[in-house]
Amino acid sequence: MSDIICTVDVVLLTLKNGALHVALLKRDHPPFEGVLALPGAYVQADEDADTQESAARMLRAKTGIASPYLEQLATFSGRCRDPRGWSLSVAYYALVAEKSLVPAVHPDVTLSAVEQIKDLPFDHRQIVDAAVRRVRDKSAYSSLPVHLCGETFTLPRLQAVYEAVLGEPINKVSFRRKIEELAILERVEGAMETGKAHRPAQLYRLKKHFRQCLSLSDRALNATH
Amino acid sequence: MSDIICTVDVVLLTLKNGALHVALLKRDHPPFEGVLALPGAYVQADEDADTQESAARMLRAKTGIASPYLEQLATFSGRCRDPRGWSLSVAYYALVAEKSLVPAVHPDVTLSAVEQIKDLPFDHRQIVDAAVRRVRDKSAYSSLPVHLCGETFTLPRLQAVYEAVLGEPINKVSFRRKIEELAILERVEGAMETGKAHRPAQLYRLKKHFRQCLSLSDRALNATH
DNA sequence: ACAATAGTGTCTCTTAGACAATATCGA
DNA sequence: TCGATATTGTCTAAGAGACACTATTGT
Repeated sequence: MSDIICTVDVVLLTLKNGALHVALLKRDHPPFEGVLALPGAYVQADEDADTQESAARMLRAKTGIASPYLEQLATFSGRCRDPRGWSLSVAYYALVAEKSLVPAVHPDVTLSAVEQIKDLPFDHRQIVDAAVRRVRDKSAYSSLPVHLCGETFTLPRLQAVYEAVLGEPINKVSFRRKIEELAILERVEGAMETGKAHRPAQLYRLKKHFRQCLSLSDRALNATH
Repeated sequence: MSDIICTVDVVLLTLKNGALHVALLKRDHPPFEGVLALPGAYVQADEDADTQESAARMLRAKTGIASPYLEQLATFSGRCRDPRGWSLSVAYYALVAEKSLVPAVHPDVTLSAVEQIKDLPFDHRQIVDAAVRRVRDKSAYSSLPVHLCGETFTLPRLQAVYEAVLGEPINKVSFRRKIEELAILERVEGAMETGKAHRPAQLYRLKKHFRQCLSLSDRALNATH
């Protein structure tokens, strides 16, 4: 019946030096052994309740990231994408703050700026491109980029993140109005980002309700507002 | 390796009596033999270049629909969704005009209003819900609903289609401004919808460039504008 | 002529962006 | 106090919706 190779691949994105970077790993098996590629794994029907779990488990095992924002991207399939034969990969994308990545990360994770990626094996280039488009599109009308910040952050910092993702400057007043009406953030009372030679900024965090967004595609729609 | 059941399912949507309807078929195999469900099929690695082709082929075979608007929705997977075992279904949604459906349709296709669906086997209810949400969401900022109209249509007709999909009235002037700036329609010169006891309406059609939208998830993003 | 809907012009109100004034830190 | 950036207030311009007027058909 099924001579179909079923895998999951994850586009793990983070912000580094103000630019989106994707996490790549040296493959430890053929095909393309030793080549940088997206972290991926076979779907294990005996271990995983669904492919979302496959993706989360694989990501934890290969990068040490425990609970990033993780959302299904799309499924890539066909005869020609894998030299081993007809294959199907359910692709996910994940967002993490650079800080939560650095300490936990497996030593051979490479961060590549998404704008400077050359060649990737399989159709991983297309998958990365699709993920970046998705993140840019959703960022224009949702709170998605907060997942690229750490636990707490200032509004100017969050604005810089949005600007990095969208690739264009944002009006400060409009940005704050938008964030205000999204009503997803709360002030961390009394906490200010101090130490800079200017007025300190108020720290914010996601309201508890929006914290853990291991979203399926349907739950993701709710995250819009 | 792969004891995973790989299938495609299609949520075929059309507009009937001003409400979204989904095409359901009586299953001709166990499990759930004889029960109404989404049209679906196994992915045939030896016949289909990818799952998009699987979906198109299956839809053509089971409903006679040759080239609808067809876009990947999401992939549903897991141990419990199918009594036969761990399964994975790449779900697509398709949009067609009611007229292009009626003549070609296989006799045992049932159209059910999406608001009145009771129970469906597997997780097909969730799949339908996700498709309807997707269509509603995309319709708010794109030209998606034109695919629910026939080859040619009037602007008042198109507006009624948008209103049916979105479930709320739209301002006429704003609607026409929006359609105008999307710049995806062209007048069918000289063609008017006549026969009614009032001023006849200009007929329009999709510009050639936007006709055939058998879109993959990445191509779909372009269809936004 | 009348009823009915198509198509268009214009006014107003909401909202997004520009500008700028004030606040608060370290040096 | 000065330099720097946070935060807030206000003005303006662009866009969306309400309203209404004209156009064109069948009856």
